[in-house]
Amino acid sequence: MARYGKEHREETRKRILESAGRRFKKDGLDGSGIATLMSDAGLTNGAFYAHFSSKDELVEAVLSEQLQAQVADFKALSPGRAGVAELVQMYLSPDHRDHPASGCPSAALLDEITRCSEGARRSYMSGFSEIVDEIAVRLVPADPSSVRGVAASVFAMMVGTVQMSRALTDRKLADELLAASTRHAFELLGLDHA
Amino acid sequence: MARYGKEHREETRKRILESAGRRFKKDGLDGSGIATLMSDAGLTNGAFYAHFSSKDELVEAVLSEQLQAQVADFKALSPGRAGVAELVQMYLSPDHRDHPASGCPSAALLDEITRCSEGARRSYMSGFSEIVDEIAVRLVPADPSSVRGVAASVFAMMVGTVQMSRALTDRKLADELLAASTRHAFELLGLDHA
DNA sequence: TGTACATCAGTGAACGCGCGTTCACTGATGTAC
DNA sequence: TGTACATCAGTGAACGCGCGTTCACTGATGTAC
Repeated sequence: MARYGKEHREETRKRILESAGRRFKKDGLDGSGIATLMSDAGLTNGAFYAHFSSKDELVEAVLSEQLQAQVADFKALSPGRAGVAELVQMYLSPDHRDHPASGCPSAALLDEITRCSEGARRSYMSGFSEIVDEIAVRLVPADPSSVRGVAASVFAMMVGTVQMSRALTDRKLADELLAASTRHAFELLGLDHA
Repeated sequence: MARYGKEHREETRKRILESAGRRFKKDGLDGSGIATLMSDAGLTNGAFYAHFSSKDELVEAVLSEQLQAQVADFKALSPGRAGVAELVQMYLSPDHRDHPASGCPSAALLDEITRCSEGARRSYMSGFSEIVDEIAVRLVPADPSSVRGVAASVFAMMVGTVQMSRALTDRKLADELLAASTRHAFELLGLDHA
């Protein structure tokens, strides 16, 4: 192989992180093997340990980068309360439910994260806190901490709703659940219905 | 081994189902091997296929029996709206969070269920519907279908909340999340705070 | 300018291990005579 | 009442397979002379 500049190694690592994010969200943490993850990134299994010391370290790094990306996406929406409404509507859309690989890591992996190492869970917690803070500060810029509880509960409702909607075999029922939770999320957040 | 009556086979099957339920909720579906599951039931790996034709069939049977048990537990609470309040408080208690093995199968396994066979997901859906119906009929006996949406959203919120509370490494934050969701579940359900 | 060498990201075969599954066997009991 | 046999839940070794991980090797390039 070519002798590359320093930035090449970084780029490969980032590529693994991103394709692993998609694979994990599609097939689960336990359901995704190293060989598959590397093949997704256009590499072979052996190269893995040049970038990560173990699968657990990869999981930790992926979780961190997935949540960071989610925060960034959220911040890119309309400013203020309008952006919160957009978030809720996108999150609870049939499109999000039907495409776990490109969706929210919490919705796809939360109960597997529950069983992860403390390091991975710490990665998760810091991302969670940032999202909750961002919702809160958009709702009540003058006193965000007063609505951190609602923000967290609504986020939990959205995560639970998408998971359930994915589990239900009856599409009509699954769609109704998304619609109902959208309504109630707006209600709890004190937002106007679109 | 002894030559037993017909009821013995049934009892053994039930014992496997129950211990597998606990193990699955503790270590996940993928994280629990046949040898471990059988050892939990006081048997050896080989005996498994005398009771189930595959691991997938076991998962389906366990999910069905777990949700059935949950419905039964719910029905055993105080009648009417009081029982719904009890359900919310028990579900969102630190005790439930800290003991996944004896807790709700949705909270422990929902995003793994998402990736299961359609049979297993159908088992899940029928249990889910029964729980939602039971909440709805207790809230508004005269017209349960009018509140099925709230019931479903609140159930989703409870599931998401317990999962998150389990993932968070900061116990104080985890406890605050449970408390906040209890408040907002009561609010959505139109129940008085205890 | 041309050649020998150092670099190092990536290769691919191999490791021991636990997985889901199969199967020949065991052995305590109820039944037949 | 005593013995031979049928039953069948459960045993435990073995199957091929994919897992996470290791490692000797490759080969295209930049650098040294």
